[in-house]
Amino acid sequence: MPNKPPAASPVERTQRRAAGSAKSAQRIVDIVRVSREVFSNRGYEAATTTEIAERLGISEATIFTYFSGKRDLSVRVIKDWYDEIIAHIDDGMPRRQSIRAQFAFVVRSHLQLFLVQGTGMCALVLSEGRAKGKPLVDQLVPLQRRYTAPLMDLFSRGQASGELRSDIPLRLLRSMVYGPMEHILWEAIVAHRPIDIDAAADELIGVLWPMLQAPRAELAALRRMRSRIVAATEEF
Amino acid sequence: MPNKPPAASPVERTQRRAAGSAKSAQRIVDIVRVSREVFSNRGYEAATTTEIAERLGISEATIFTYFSGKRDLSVRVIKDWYDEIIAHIDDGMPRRQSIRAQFAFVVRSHLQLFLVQGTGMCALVLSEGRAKGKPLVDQLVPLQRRYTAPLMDLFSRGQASGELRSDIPLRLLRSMVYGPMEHILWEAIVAHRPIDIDAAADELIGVLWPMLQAPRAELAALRRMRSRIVAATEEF
Amino acid sequence: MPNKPPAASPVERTQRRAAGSAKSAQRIVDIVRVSREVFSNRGYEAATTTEIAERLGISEATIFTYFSGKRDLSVRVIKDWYDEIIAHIDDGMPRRQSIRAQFAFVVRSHLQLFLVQGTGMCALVLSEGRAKGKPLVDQLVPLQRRYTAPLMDLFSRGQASGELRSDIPLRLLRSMVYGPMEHILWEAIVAHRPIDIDAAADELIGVLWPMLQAPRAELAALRRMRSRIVAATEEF
Amino acid sequence: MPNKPPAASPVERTQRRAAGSAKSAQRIVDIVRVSREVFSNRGYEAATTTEIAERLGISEATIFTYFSGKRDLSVRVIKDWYDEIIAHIDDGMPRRQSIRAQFAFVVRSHLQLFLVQGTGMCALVLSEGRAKGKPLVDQLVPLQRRYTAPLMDLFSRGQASGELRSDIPLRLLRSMVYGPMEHILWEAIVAHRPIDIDAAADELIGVLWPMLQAPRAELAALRRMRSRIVAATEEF
DNA sequence: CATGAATGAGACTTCATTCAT
DNA sequence: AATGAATGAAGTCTCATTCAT
Repeated sequence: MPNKPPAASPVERTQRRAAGSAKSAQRIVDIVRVSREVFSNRGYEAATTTEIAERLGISEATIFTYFSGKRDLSVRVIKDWYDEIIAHIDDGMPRRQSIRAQFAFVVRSHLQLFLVQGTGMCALVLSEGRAKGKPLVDQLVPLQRRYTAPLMDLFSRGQASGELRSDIPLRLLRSMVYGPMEHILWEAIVAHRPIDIDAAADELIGVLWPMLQAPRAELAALRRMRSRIVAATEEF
Repeated sequence: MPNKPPAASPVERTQRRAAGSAKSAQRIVDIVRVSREVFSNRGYEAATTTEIAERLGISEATIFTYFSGKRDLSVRVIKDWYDEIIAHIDDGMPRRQSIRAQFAFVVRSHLQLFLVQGTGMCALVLSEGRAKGKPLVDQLVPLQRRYTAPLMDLFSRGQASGELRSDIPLRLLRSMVYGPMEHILWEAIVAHRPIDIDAAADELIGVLWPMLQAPRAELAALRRMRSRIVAATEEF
Repeated sequence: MPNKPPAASPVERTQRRAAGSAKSAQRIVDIVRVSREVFSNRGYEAATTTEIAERLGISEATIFTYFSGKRDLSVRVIKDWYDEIIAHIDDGMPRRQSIRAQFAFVVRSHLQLFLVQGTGMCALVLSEGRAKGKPLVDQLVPLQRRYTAPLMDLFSRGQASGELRSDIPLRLLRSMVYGPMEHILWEAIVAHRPIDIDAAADELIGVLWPMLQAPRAELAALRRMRSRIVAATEEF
Repeated sequence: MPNKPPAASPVERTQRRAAGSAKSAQRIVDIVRVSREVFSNRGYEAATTTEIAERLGISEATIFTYFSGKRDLSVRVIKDWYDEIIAHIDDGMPRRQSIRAQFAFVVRSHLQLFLVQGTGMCALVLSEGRAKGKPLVDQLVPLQRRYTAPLMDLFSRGQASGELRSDIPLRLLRSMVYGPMEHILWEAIVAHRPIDIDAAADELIGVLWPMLQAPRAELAALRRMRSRIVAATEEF
């Protein structure tokens, strides 16, 4: 089930004092929740521990009791966010249904999850990617990978079964799927225009799906021929 | 040609004193040039007026003689950057050639321009889009629109002429083109992997173009092409 | 012998609750022992109750159950240290032997004790001597006096018996003995140069002893010594 | 002449902005002067930039305009202090007079200079010697060496000319001279007892000078004999 | 026009200490 | 007796911005 408290999953190593009790766990959850809001509204640099503490009605010092610094806190926020959306995809994926249905589920979920949180989290991840020392990236890349894994697996299986075309590398497929989604979300956010997620998802799938399918024979052959000729003419 | 002084085009509105002399104009150009470097290397928050001044070998105070603040300066940097890439597209667009050729030019240009400047400018724009008082967005959206205008016009004409399918709204087309490009660029940046722009462009166009064409039109076009080639080969 | 639990000697005045049980006494001993390490490694200000608690594997709060504050704790550390070295001198002083032998013992002991503990404790004492409310000094001076007492007594008796010159005040003698020792130790510490304590002690005594003797007395003593040795060698 | 502004001597490298004008130079002098007071009253850790700024009636930020941090400031304070006392010795040394007169001058100067500033500066140097990264020591040791150089040169020449005994290494001589002086000063400080510098100097010289002179022949021979015999007896 | 100088405001972080349990 | 949890107070340092010259 989605939205189960993700704070419980990884053992706390970053905080200063061990957190065994329920009270501690709740504190951590609260801090992470509020921090997510602040980080995603303001961005890493502009977010302040002062604001986080104020919103929680606690002392700033308390935050540093549980997290060893602002950077540490932001890492935790990002991790939890990823954990949530990964869990959501994992739990809801209709594995028994068709590839198209599963694909549609991922698209719809992505749009939903990212629209709810705004682009704030994207921007946070984005800005953290350029942190001075790059241990951040090392922690982020696996998460990113885990997140896109279900869809990539799906595509992989589809290609193996012949249902999906194999002449496009998975890497490009990923960009062709996630790229437009992010673009659509970004436009919706900056324009303050509410978005009909189901409609947008359908529309998007309507465009993407034909692209993913194995093309019919003649079309495929013609396309291959064209590519070869273009290549040949470019040799001069 | 790109790199013509973009400072000349828009009237200076942000600076406090009118800049009549050539010397002043040069100062502004220098400040903006260096600021672009710093902002795109460090991001908005981490960039400092100190560094900008140091790189220029001038006093920090001088910057404030020409710009009313850091925010103001960053707006100018963004605007000039947009002016540059818009000019680049405008100047180089092969208007006499086929729609496909024009489309390919835009894709290649985008990848080039954004990769050269790093994602720094993207991130800057992104972070500025979130500034508290958000008059920024109001200034940014038109720029974005002007930037994508040439491609949108192209698509528009293609749809009118029947060369491109009309069952996809332009808005979605834009996301389908710019979204994947940004995703590809982003991946290249975070992975520190150098990217073969021409190859990436060809690959992307290879996937996108068929999608853009009218379903019937593609088949028809390919058949026409084959016929012409066969005819051509028979001329020997 | 040194290292007998010094906690037993002075009555606990600083702690909040009387420490009657053996368990409590052990706690105090442990805290003081670890605190000495931390204080002498880090200095008063840089030492933290956090580190002391961590090294002991107890809660910080527990420390405050036994000591009313950091300052209080440091005072106790200093006192116990003095108690130890005073006991060491007291126990080992070869009272039956010559004044010179006793003098040599004190010198050697001082060099040993202070080198082993590093300059950490010296620096601690030094820094505490400067605390704002300066009741510290009042507690330190008597300790210092007790520590140097054995040597001062020795000198006193030596002057009375005519073995040591009487034209130098005791106060100056003390500076002439402890001053060079501290200087030597300090040099060894900052240069990270290991020091041969016995060699250094002999060297120092070799210079100091003639200075201490009555000018006539030294010559007389040396002549007597030669006579006795000559006599002794003739017994064969 | 002593007490000439030492701030002028080394080129400023540590501060952020170049300091060419007289105003800047004065600021730096003021900050260093007040910082010396605060550092020597409180010690490095307990001294605060807040107090320094308050005493000067300026903003804390101003301090950081001229010095890149607290550590940097303390280094400067120490350096200037050394420069002052080195200059004092250098300028006043009665090079035409007897070795004894020169020796007396150094002793008197040392007592004077260190008493004026209290033990604060000694303690500061002492505590800085244990700074985490040890670039501090690297800067301090040469200063220390420069400071003791005049006296060491003097001793060296005295030994060469036969006026001073040569059987004591210079290193030990240094400890025998500076050690007692520091001890005397320290006692005077902690006891809040005013000290008659000239009397103390005369007393000290009276004890030290005979020790430094070449001993008369018989005494020397007897001492040597004694040393050899002691060594021989210890071989068992 | 340019800038040297100064700073207010605020950031993150540390740590000794308290208190209910 | 012991401690988990919380925090007030303070510390160092940064930086955009102002202003007299």
